[in-house]
Parts: sequence; C-alpha cells; structure tokens
Amino acid sequence: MDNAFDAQRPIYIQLIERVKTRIVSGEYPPGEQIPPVRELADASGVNPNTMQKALAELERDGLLTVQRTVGRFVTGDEDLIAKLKAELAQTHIARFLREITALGIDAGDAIRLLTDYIGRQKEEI
Amino acid sequence: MDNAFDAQRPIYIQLIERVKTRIVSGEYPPGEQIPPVRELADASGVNPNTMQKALAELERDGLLTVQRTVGRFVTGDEDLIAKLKAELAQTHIARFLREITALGIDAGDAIRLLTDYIGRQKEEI
Amino acid sequence: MDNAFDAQRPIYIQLIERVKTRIVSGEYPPGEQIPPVRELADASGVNPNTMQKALAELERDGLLTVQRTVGRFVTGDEDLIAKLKAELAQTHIARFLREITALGIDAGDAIRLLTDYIGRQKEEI
Amino acid sequence: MDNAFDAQRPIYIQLIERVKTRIVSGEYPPGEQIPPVRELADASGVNPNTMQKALAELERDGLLTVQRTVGRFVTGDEDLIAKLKAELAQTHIARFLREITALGIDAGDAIRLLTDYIGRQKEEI
DNA sequence: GTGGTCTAGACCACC
DNA sequence: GTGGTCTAGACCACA
Repeated sequence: MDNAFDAQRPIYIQLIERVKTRIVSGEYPPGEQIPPVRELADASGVNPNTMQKALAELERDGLLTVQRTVGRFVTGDEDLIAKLKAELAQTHIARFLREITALGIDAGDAIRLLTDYIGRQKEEI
Repeated sequence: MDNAFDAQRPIYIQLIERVKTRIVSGEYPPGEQIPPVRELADASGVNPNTMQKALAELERDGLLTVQRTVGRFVTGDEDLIAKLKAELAQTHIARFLREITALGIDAGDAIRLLTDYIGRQKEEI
Repeated sequence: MDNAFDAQRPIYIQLIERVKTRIVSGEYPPGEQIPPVRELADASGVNPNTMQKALAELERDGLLTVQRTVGRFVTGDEDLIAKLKAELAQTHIARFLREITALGIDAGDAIRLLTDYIGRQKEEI
Repeated sequence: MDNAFDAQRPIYIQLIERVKTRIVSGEYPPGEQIPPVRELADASGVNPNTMQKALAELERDGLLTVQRTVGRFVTGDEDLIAKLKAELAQTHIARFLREITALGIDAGDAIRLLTDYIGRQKEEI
C-alpha cells in the first residue's frame, strides 16, 4: 500500500518525503524520468493537485527537473543526491537519539537495543 | 523551551507523549505527585483544558491516578512503567529502522552511522 | 459500611433516603427513639451539621418528632409509615420499569429477568 | 423532553447513558449512522463540546466508530451491543432489588408488586 | 457539512 | 488550592 497517510500532517509534505526517499534509495535513479503526475497521484490515492504541489517543491530544491511536454526527471547531479541521502540519514539518526535518550536510555543501550531488534527481525525471516 | 509543538499534530497528543517520556525517564518517579494541571499548562504554554485532556487519557491508561482535591500521582506500578518504556523504545527503534532502510541504507550501515554519530557527539563535549 | 456516598449527589439527600429506608424497614421502629445526631453522623462519617439538616427535613415531613433535651423519635403514626413504604416501593418500581423498557425490554421479560436474578442470588447462598 | 438532566451528575455521563440506551433499544441500529454532534447537542440542549466528550467515550468503548468528514456510526458488532444490553439490564435489576429489599420488602413481594404495577399500567391503556 | 481541536473564562465540590 | 465540568465561540482539514 502506498496510500497510508498520517492523518495529522499535510499530505503533500508526506508526498515530498516519499519521493525524496525514492530518489535517495535509487528507486528513481539519477537522470531518469519519473512517472507522470496523474499516475503518481493515482498510485498514492491523492488528488493530482496535491501531487503537483509536492513535485513543484522538489523542483525548487533542484531534485527534479521539468521538461515541458515531456515529463519530470530526477536530477543527474549525483553529489546532490548523495548529500541529500546523508542529510536525511543524519536527520533520522539525530531524531532517534533524541527520542531514545529522552526515555532515559543512554547511547550505548540504544545501540544494543537496535542491534537486538535487527537480530530479532532476521530471525523472523 | 517546553512550548514548541509540531503544528500538524494535536497538541494534546504531544502533551501525552511528553508526560509519558517524563514518567518513563524517571523525571516523574513512580508514586510521586506531579505538578497541578494549571502549572503544567502554563509551563507548556497551553490552555489548562488542553492539558486536562491529555492527563485524562493518561489516567485512563492507568499511568496516572487522581486524588480529587489533592492532585495527580504517577502510578506506583513500576512494571507498567517498565512496559511502557520498552514499548516506546521499540516504537522509536522500529520507526528509525523503517526510515533509514527506506533510504537504501541497510541495518549494518545504520548501526555504523549511529555509532559514528554518537562518537562525534562525545568529541564535541 | 455506612459511609459510601454517591459523590455526585448532595450527601444530606442521601442521608434522608437512608433514614427513611430504616424507618420503613423497621430498623427504626415506630415510636422508638433514634440515636443522637452525633452518633449517626459519626457512623456515617459525615459532619453533624449535615446529619442535622437531613433529620430536620424528616421532621418537617412528620416522620420524626423532636423532644427537646431528650432526643428524636420515629413517628408513632404507622399509617404514615406504611404510606411512605408503599410510596417508596412504587417509586423504585416505576423507575425500574422506565429504565428497563427504555432498553427495549418489555414488562414480561423484565419480570423474567428479575426472577432469574433472584434465583441466581439464592444459589450463591 | 430530551433536555432534563440530573443536576447532580455530570451531563456528559448522562448523555453517554442516553446514547447507550438508544443503541441497545435499537433506536440507533447497528451499523447505522447517528445524527451529527451538533444536532444531537442541540436536541439535548447542551454545548456541542459536551456531546463530543460523551461520544468520544463511546468511541473508546467501541460502541461507535467515526468516519472523519462523514459521521459517526453505531458499531456493527451485534454481540457487543447484546452484551451491553444484558449488562445494563443487570445493573438496573441489581439496583432495584437492592433498593426494594432495603425497604424490608423481600424478593417474592418485589415480583408481586412489580407484576401488580404492570397490570395496573395495562388497565390504564 | 462532517468531526476535531483549542482557547478563554466561568463555576463547582472538596479540604 | 486541587481536579472537574460546561459554555461560547473560533478555526482547521477533508470531501
């Protein structure tokens, strides 16, 4: 399912995050064309205007380029993508650490808990 | 600052999370009285009714008990608190892992990045 | 326990009901003296003033008579007591039937449920 | 009249009881939509916030479900409703019996008085 | 037009 | 001074 949104945050923001994630993960490779707005909107179950709004912001950030009458393309600037990836990773890490230490769990225990969790996940497979 | 809220999510939900965090971290120890509604509301810069709504839900969950005309107390049930702590930790971990792997970073790299981050933090001190 | 009050209704009203019930049930027989205010108040865990207020209303209704310097007595008018008993019974019956029919249960089923309940109660003994 | 409340008990509690009664009696059938908050509030002569509070508790109990921007619906779980009906009936019966026996009337007489009352009611028709 | 949230301000019971 | 309730009125997201 692609159409599960946090009902409490603006959908277009969540769409931006999703597309960024796809670019960074390589699902949308650098330089490649992405699906048309309508298709993306359909797949996520949102209004095309909402999807449009999300993509426009990504264009402003330089992550997407638009070729009129052709479509949208992921930037070919792989450094930019790598930078975004590192930035997103740091954001997630910082947030995680902030949250977990607020519970009274120190960094060492956090790593241990995370390692355990990953171990358990593998077992499930 | 205590009064910085994510504008996109209900304040009372965020207040619930904050109080839970304080209980779990031991800032509000088991069996101890917590500050009065009005004071907490003031400290967070919200209306007393909003704080009331948050605390009512914590009472429903058994994390707080109310003694009318006296005040609110953290539950003395330390097992319940420990359970909550584990639950919150797992939630944060699961989320972190979901986010980081969505970027195309595998579990091993996640641990490495986290360890690096912690190392860098210590250096800053 | 005599000191369990519905926190939502005035205590003196609940005291009136209790004393009426004792008169009607014969616990306080007609013409007999009842315990002094302070003792009653103590037994119910309420302030003597509150008990006083309740007894004053019963005196107004003719159910109690006061002999200064001696104490309070239940009325000797057994007809009045019988009338009160019938009246209280009808009140309870009417209320019960109103409540139970509001649930979509007809009078016949109400009698059946009541009979069942009594049967189950006896078994427990 | 829908707007007559016991001044001694919280209105929202009484609203909860009323809605429960309507669900149990079938006035609000399982799976069906109930009137909007504002309408219900109006009909009962209370503030919409007060009605909201009552309905929120019923939602927590699983008796109502909410579809945002659409409305509230009675649960489709007929077993849950049946269970509630039995529970409410038992509560009313227990209370009635407690009250009537406190008057010095035994269970057998209670049934007789109830039967008489019902007989008299029918005659009135 | 639906439910949901929030504020401001008032009043109450209890101790 | 504590928690609890209630109102009036406003604003928001969503479809």
